[in-house]
Amino acid sequence: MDRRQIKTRKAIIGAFTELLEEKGYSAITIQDIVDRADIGRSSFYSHFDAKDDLLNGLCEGIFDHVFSGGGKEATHDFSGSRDLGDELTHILYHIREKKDSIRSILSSESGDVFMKYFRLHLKDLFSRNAVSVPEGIPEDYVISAGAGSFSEAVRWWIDNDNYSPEEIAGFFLESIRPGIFT
Amino acid sequence: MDRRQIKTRKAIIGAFTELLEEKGYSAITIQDIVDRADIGRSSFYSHFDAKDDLLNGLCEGIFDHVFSGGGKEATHDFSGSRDLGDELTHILYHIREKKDSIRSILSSESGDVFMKYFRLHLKDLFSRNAVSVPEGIPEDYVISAGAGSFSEAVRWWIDNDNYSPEEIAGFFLESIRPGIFT
DNA sequence: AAATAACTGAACATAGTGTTCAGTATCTGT
DNA sequence: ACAGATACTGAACACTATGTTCAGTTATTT
Repeated sequence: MDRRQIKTRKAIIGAFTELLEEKGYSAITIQDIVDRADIGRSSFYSHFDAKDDLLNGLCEGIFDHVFSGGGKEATHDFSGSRDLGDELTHILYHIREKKDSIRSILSSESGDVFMKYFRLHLKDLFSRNAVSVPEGIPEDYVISAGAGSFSEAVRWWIDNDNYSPEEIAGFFLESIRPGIFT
Repeated sequence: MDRRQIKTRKAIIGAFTELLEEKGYSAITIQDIVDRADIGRSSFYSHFDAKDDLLNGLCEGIFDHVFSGGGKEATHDFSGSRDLGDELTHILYHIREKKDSIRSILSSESGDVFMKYFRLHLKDLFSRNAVSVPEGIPEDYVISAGAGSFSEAVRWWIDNDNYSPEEIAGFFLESIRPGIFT
């Protein structure tokens, strides 16, 4: 990939992230981004279709990182088998690395887009780990409610960052009826 | 209040609700609303400041209803004391009455605004009922995660409406560790 | 029937969008 | 180091939607 492209892309995302905190997503114009990034207007459009596309790209980038398989590149080493608690802890470590970007995104309506992506990934994760209690709660219900719970837990964590990933994962699992997520 | 105002207001909200399902919130223009409602453009602006204002008004109206004290006007009669389960069931009855409007709002990005209001009200409700487990989970955590869980449960319910309010309240309480919400 | 208040609709200024294109700068491969 | 390819510039343009204004019309209240 051409160095110029990378530079421009970074400038756009950097400017956008700054502006998110300053004025909030809906108040940002393309011109704002272009001015702050110090690039030509047409360059923006050769990288992104629109503001939404930029936001989606940013979120996707973050989630690519956060939900990455957790191979060697992981900050935190997990040797041995992975249960749901480990998996969630691993995700929380990755989230902590991107904390600043995430905080910016969550600071305005753009947070809704972030949360939507997050819930989607979580549903996917839970559907591979969920064990519904015998009493007859639909598995689908548990997955949706669980994703709602964990994603809001993380939003809470971003505002209360004096807890460790292990603690947050613990809070989550301990507040759920034993047996639902083994 | 002048009959004309009521009529115009209803026409605006009706048109808006229809359009929400047809094209989604962000694609709706003021002109769309005005055309559909068959009113003058300036009339719209004498009722609402902007599209956002209209959406907020609509949500507020719904939540005024949903979180109403539950006096005599309630569809479902609760005689005697009210625990959290009863309270949630009562809310679910009210939600079911407004199901169609809610479904329209939830069908596009406007749903995020609805969900935000919903979580806010739920946090308020939980903060008056939450009992955190002794093991040291912060009450604040439980309230946020609980609101995330229940609000997503309701979103799930709107798409799977073959359950009763009692069942949904049951699913919610049963999937949470006993003792947290007594 | 008169006074009041709400709605109409066209006109207007404003702001942001997304595209185009000729010109310039920067990269990449050999 | 050079040539060809590729990316960026920035001004101009057409377009769409916004929000306001106001004189004229219609409905409501007393």
